[in-house]
Amino acid sequence: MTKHALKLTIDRQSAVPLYKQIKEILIKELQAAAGETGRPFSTEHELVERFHVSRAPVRQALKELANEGYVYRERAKGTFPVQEMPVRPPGLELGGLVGFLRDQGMDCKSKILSVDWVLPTENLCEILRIEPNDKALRISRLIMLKGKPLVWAQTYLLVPEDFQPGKRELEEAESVFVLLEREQGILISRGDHQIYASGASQMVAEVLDIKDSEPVLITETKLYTRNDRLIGWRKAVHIADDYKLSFSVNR
Amino acid sequence: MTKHALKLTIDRQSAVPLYKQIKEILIKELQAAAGETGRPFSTEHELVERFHVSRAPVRQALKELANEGYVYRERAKGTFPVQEMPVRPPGLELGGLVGFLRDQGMDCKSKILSVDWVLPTENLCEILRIEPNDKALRISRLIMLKGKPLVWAQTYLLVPEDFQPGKRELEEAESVFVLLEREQGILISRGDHQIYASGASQMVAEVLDIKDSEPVLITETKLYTRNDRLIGWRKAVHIADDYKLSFSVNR
DNA sequence: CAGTGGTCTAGACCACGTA
DNA sequence: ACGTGGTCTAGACCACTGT
Repeated sequence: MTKHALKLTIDRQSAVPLYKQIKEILIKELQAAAGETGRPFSTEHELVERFHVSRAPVRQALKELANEGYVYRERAKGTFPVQEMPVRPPGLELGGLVGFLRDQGMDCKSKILSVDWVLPTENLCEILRIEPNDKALRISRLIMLKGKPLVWAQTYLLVPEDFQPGKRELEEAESVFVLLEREQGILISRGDHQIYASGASQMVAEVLDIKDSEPVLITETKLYTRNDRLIGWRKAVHIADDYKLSFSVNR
Repeated sequence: MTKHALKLTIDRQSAVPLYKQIKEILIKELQAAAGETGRPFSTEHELVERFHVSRAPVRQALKELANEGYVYRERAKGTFPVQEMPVRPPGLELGGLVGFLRDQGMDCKSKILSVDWVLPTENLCEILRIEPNDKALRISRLIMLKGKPLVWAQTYLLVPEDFQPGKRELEEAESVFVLLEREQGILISRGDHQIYASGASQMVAEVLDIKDSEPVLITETKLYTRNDRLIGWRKAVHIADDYKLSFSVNR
């Protein structure tokens, strides 16, 4: 049972904030001790003494752990680990689905169908609040799982015309967003999602290799930069039943 | 344009924490000034002076406003309102869809189809980790919008047998959860959601008054109490196209 | 350079649950 | 009565942005 030695102390010289170091240590310990039932977790006081810090970084670490579902806290009672560690797959995260599925050991491939500049449809003009002659970069990507189509995503981006990612480049990067950040310094920091079910259109059916009007799950996302500028829109069509979005809501 | 006077000061005698009072005031001001473009928001320093408080409550208020999508903050630059106020409809919130739709001025009714104690199916036993002879309370509810079925939700709860809500009681309460809290002191505090599209089964088609195998959106939710105890499961079937889940993801 | 938000210290008082 | 987490004060130093 003696695994890798767990990092036990914090580094005051590090540029990494204390609360983040504490959080990382606690996450590792929680994962190492996963399954042990009902044992109590350290109190704020114990952590303050253990790490020789004030309450603020301890509280910030515990608060983030609670927000992310690792522990729950009850006033006057204490802090307790949740029984089942959160899985938090992406899907509503922004980009990176392919990498995630691969990490899970799934046979997952991504194919760029096309990269081109297009004139927006009327619908798209309204959504992105642009004029009909403002061109947008359209990236069409098909994600395959075990050789079968899983998701077809089309992303429209309002970016300078000198952003010209190649197909291979995109396939290697696993997400447009990392290229955007690397080459243009543009960071996508928020997505407004709408999720609904629908029947596959003829084109969708063709791309995903299913029958016409078969059920599909559609997520439409408005993409915003760090400065809250609306910079793009994405529509992803997911095969029904095979693809499930998962996530938690706390209150 | 002179609406109700905005509350401008905080009440130190109130039991409501300062940061919540500040947050509420700021939300009202943001909504009142919605649409005005690009104006800067108060800095932490200004708010400290305005409300005569220390930085902590101001920071907590601003942090929550940022988490909830009202403002975004940039280090060394400032805090700025987002252009479009978040709408935040529920749907993934826990309970209260009916009330929300009514607030939006929609003609929305809720009908309890049945309330009964049932033996769990094999599938449900696995999900809730119970024995096949542990009974569960099943509540079947149909939500109608403009006279047409919108959502069919079935909730299974592991609760003491003396919790016997009546149909009328449930319809008035708008959600089982408020009754659970009021009558049993049980607070549902977390939901693990799975969302997918599927074709309507024969039974679903009948209840929702649609054709067999028409697309539907399904959300399955595991319900947890404040102590992280798995206390129930809910499966909700939504009419396709008419019903869209909406929400934001920040990173 | 001054001003911003991010982090941290070292205290304090409180409401609430357990014993 | 005691310990828990929730809130608050009044300071401090830092990295970064804009001028």
